[in-house]
Formats: sequence, C-alpha cells, structure tokens
Amino acid sequence: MSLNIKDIAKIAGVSVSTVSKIINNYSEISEETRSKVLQIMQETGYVPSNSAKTLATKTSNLIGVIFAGKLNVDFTHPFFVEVLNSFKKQMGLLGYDLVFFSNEKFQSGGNNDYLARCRHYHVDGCVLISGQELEPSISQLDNSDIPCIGVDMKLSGRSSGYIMSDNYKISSKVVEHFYLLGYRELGYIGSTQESDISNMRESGYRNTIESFGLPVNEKWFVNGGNFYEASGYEAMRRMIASGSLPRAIFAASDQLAIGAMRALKECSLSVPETVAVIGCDDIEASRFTTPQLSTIRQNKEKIGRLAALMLYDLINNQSETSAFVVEPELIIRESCGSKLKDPPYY
Amino acid sequence: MSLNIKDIAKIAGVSVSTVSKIINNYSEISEETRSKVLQIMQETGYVPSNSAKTLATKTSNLIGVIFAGKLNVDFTHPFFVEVLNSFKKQMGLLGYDLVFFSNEKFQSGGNNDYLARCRHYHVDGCVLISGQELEPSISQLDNSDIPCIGVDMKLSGRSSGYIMSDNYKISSKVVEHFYLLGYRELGYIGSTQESDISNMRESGYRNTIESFGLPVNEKWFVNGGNFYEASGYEAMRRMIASGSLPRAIFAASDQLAIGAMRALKECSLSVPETVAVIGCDDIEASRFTTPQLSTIRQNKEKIGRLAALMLYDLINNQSETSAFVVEPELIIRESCGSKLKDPPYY
DNA sequence: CCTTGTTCGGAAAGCGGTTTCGTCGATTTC
DNA sequence: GAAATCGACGAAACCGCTTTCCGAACAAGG
Repeated sequence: MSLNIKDIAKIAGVSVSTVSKIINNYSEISEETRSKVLQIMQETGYVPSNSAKTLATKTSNLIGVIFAGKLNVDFTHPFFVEVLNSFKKQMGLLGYDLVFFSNEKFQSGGNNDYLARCRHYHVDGCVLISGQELEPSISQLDNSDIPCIGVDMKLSGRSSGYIMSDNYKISSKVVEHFYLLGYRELGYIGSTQESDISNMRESGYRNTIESFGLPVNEKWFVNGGNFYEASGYEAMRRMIASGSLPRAIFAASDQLAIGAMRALKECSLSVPETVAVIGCDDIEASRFTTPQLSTIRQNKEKIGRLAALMLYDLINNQSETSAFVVEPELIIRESCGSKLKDPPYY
Repeated sequence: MSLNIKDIAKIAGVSVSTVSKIINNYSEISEETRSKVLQIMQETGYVPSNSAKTLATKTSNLIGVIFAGKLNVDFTHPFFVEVLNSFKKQMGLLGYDLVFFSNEKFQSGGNNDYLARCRHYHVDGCVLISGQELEPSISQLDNSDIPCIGVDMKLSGRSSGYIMSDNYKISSKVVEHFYLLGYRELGYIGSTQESDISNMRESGYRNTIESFGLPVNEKWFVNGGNFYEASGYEAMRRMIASGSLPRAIFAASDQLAIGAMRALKECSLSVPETVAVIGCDDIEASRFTTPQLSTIRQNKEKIGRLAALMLYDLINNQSETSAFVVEPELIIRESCGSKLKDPPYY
C-alpha cells in the first residue's frame, strides 16, 4: 500500500542509501540524481517512517508532555493551557511534535513511570508541568539523561532546566500596590498543596509585608485545599468566621479570588470598599466578575516559548542546567480599589 | 546504556522470541520461564522500544490529534479543550497515547498534509477537531484507510465517524424557551465562518422560529467574523445601529454573547429587561458576567468520551462509519429573563 | 602513463522488536 | 510399541531507515 524507501530506490533506479542521503540532505549526491529522486518522492507521495528512523538514529523528534503531580492539572487549566499553546507553537517551529502520555495500560513499575514512557517513545526531551520534584517518578526522570524542562516546578538534574514566573516578585508587587493604596492590614489566601510556586508566593508576601514594617497577622492567612474556586470560598468563609478581617487580600490564584469574592458578597461585605482583593493568573473569567478582578498577569506566551527554546538547547547542545524567571505584571481593574472615586490613597 | 530485548534474553538464558512472547502475553510460555523473565525485566528496568514494535507490527498505540481548519482552534479554546481532556482520559484507559502535530518543518506536499503526518508516525487513528471537510488536507485524510473521528465536523470516509452536539436542537431549545417567556421578536448572532455546526445552528434557529409562526426579520440576524468576543461586540453594534432591535437574541457562542452584552451595556440597553440574551457553550466565564449568562451546555465530557470509544471501535473492528449526536442542555441564569421578578411570561 | 584525490553512489550491517516455522522431548492414543 | 499429538521454546526473516565503508570513475598532478 504505502511505499517505502526501497520502492523509491527501485523506481528511481538508485540504491536505498542514496535515497536516504537525499532525505537527510547529505551533500555527496549530485544535483541531478537528487532532483530526480525528490520528484519521484513527490509524485508517489512517499512518507518516511518515523519509527524506522527513530530505531536507527535514536532520535524521534518527539517531545513528551507530562502533567505532573497530584495537582490534577490538565487541559482545562487556564494558565498551563496557554503556556502549553505557546510551547507547542515554538516547538513546532523547531521541528518537533508533541506526545501526551495518557495510556493507563502502560505498566512498567508503578503506573506513573514517566522515565519508562519517555524511553518507550524515545522522546528527545520532555516538559514537565506543575509537579513536585520530590515525587520519585519525577526525580527519576529529572536525573536521567533525558533533557527535561519544568514549568512552574524546579528541576535540578544534569540535563534539566526550569522556567517560571518570579513568584516572589508577584507577591511583592501586590504588597507594594496595596501599600500604595493605603492598606496596612494585609491578608492572604493560598493553598495547602505544597509546591515551589505556592511556597514562594507566600514567603514573598510575608517578607514584603515585614519589609514595609507592617504586621503579619496569622488570622489573615488562610489556605484552601487547592487552587480552585471552592477552596477560595471556603477559606474566605473561615476567615470571616474568625471575626477579624484584613483590609486587603491577595489570593494566590484568580479562582481562589473569585471564590473568596463570592463568600464576601454572601456576607454583604463589599469589594473593594470593605476589603480589596487581588488575584493571580489573569484568567479569562477575571475580566467578567463584578467587580472586575485585579490580578497579576504572568507572561504565559513567553514562558511557553522560552520553555521550548530552553529544551531545544538542552537537546542539541547538551548545555548545562539553566533556570529562567520571568517578570510578572500587575493588572489593575476594580477589585483592588485603585479606581475608587474616593480612594483610600495615602 | 538502556537494555534491549536481546540483553534480557541473554540474562534470562532464553531466546529473544521467548522474551517477546512474554511481553505480548502469548500463552505458549510456561509459567516458570515467564515469571523468571518477568522478574528480570522488572529488576533491570527494561522498557521495550515502541519504534521497533511499530516497525514490526504497524501499530503504534498512538492517536493523532489535529486541530483542523482555519478556525484557529488551539489549546486555549474553552470548549474543545474540555472535550479533548475527556477524550485523552478515555483513550488512555484504552491504552493509547496522543500525539499533537505541530512540527512546522515537516514538509511533504503542502504544510498541512495531515495524512502524511499520520503515516509518518504510523498513528492507529486520529481525531479531527473543528475543521471543514472540504479542505483538501482533511478530506484526503478522511478518505484514507486511517480511522478518523471528527468532533464538531462531519466526516464521511469509509473508516471515519463523527460526533457533535445536536446543533439543530440547540437552537430549537433556545427558541422554545424564548417563546415560553413571551418573546416574539427573536434575533441571532452567528459567525460568517462556514462550518457544519454554525450552519446547523442558524438553520435550526430559523426553522424553529417559523414553526412557531413567528417572523424572521433579517435585520436581527447578524454575523460576526468568528466566534470570539470582539466579533460579538461588533455584530451587536451593527444591529443596534440598524435602528431595530429584537426582544431576545441567541448568540452562537458564549464569547459572542459576552461581546454582545458589552455592546448593549455601552448603549445603556439593559439585559434582560430590554433585550434578553442566551449564549452557547457554557464556558467558565459565563457564570461571572453581569447579568450571568444563560446558555446552552454541551456535554463536553460525553462528547470526548464517546469520540474515544468510537475511534477505538473504528480501529479495532473496522466497523462502519458512524455518527453520534449528543443532547444539549439549557442552563438558565439571568441574561434570558427567566428569573425576572416581573417576568414577561405569557 | 602511473599515482593520488575527488566525487558520487552502492552493499551491508545494524537498530529492537514480532512472528512464522520448525524442532525436540514428553505424553497420549490405539 | 509405533504413531500421532502436544507443549515449550528457538532460528531466522523481516519491518524501514541510517551510516559506515568501500569501489568505480574520472580529473589532476608529476
């Protein structure tokens, strides 16, 4: 049915090796035979088999994509999906396709043996999204010879790198802005899920508050179970129930913020007049809440693009481990009170 | 470095074929050798090469995912991403991994030669998302021997199938609801992009209106360029400028609806008091608009899951072409006026 | 005219699996 | 007790491509 390299060779009246060399742009072929063979390949619609090539060369032009960790991140995650989109685009420009591991029947020592899956497909590299380095399945891969880059998770292997927003700065920007608006009692809604980024956000927030000489009141620091709306709602409820409220709250994700605002609204506490709120991620929905949610925008496009570039470098130049951190941006809308007619400024 | 089947055979003191048979669960191997070899594979961390297996068997356990067409659909699309998520999950249960074609350097007669890419990777099947059958790159694939299933696009090839919501019913449900609420002047915001689903939605809408004996006023039917917010805004602006407004509008996507509501708000036309709005898709943001957007929910989880199941069937039972249509659901929130204190009912 | 280089192209050995046969000893059948 | 059957395993061809090495042909150099 489908032709192989031998067929092409026969039709062209040359050897298999000649055809192969043409496919791979070797210089040792005369222009004449080259164009003749090329034309035949064109006419017959010949497509070389990637499996055979991979078998022979040990490079597959495939990049593995792993949604790591127990955060249950998947295609529906508003942040990662944009990162992924830009990653895919850039990786495509560089000549790679993407493979997503989903096969549940794949068994090779535990179900999440990422390393095994990577070897199975002979991926040239892989990107890990939002997990924790500590998981054995992750660190195993991290420490292998397969180039890996982590998005929003630190990787330390010899052939690994990572990229994330400057999560410390995310928080310090928020504190600065709150301070500028005159708020002195600052609260925080995070997540109990241990992860590099949530740790950095929280510590950045606490440290910056202290550096401004403001009090850190533990009553105003609550954690939801995860980063989703329900957690934000529930966390805010708890804070309200505690009887003491800060003047402004930073939520570690927009979804947490949206949940928190819902709780606030239910208790007739107005945002931003009674308590100001800033979220994080700038998901689409944040533009449509009432009040519109002020937030921190991460440069998702850039993160994805750089992730691809870093991985490419790791693959092709066996370069050293590298880490990139990208600048966050404060998006001022309504929920933080910047635009209040009678602002609390100064 | 990494062991191959020959190494395992040598260590175990058996032949390569024996190992292979064990990997593939052939029955003709004694329990004794089987467990011995299995243990060795376990201990050494042996991982079989998929390329070699694919080369030999012509099955890769890989499903190609193609964002087809010029609609520019990608990971950030709120509807397809959820379908994809559920598709991936189900496909994984069935033992398949997913490959996304992004490689821009892949050239084999035009850049979007999907069929060539499928052959290149020897995918067992593929899913096409949101394109038009007419594009040559699509129909070529559709008519090949590769099992394909289309999501939100019709496919007619011998080894193809498709699945989508009942788009006609989507519209008729909206009309029915509007009618029930007492609205008699009904408008529509669609997209000029030709596609199976937009055609069906519009014709369903028009036909149902007529079947209720209501007038179809062309002034109230406008199309944005695509399905995104800006188009909805701009289309609504045009309708307003035309001087005549319907009492209720169905927008063919939530994003169109959100854009339309923005235009309405800017012109101080209140929703739903002056004009009621219903969107389509139930994207996350629709819960956070003011007023909250009533919409049609498509069963994305089911669509994705069935797509996977249909494809599996196509692959393994070379069954006939099949088409599935899934039931839409009306989600009543605020923008349609159902909950008005002083409803326009009856 | 012989040697030395170049250029172009082919032969063949892998790459790591699968699968068809065939072998061989042990068991059953008559 | 000979023949047929069966169970467990191995030999080897094959899948489609890459790459090393070699050879032929021809040009240039001495």
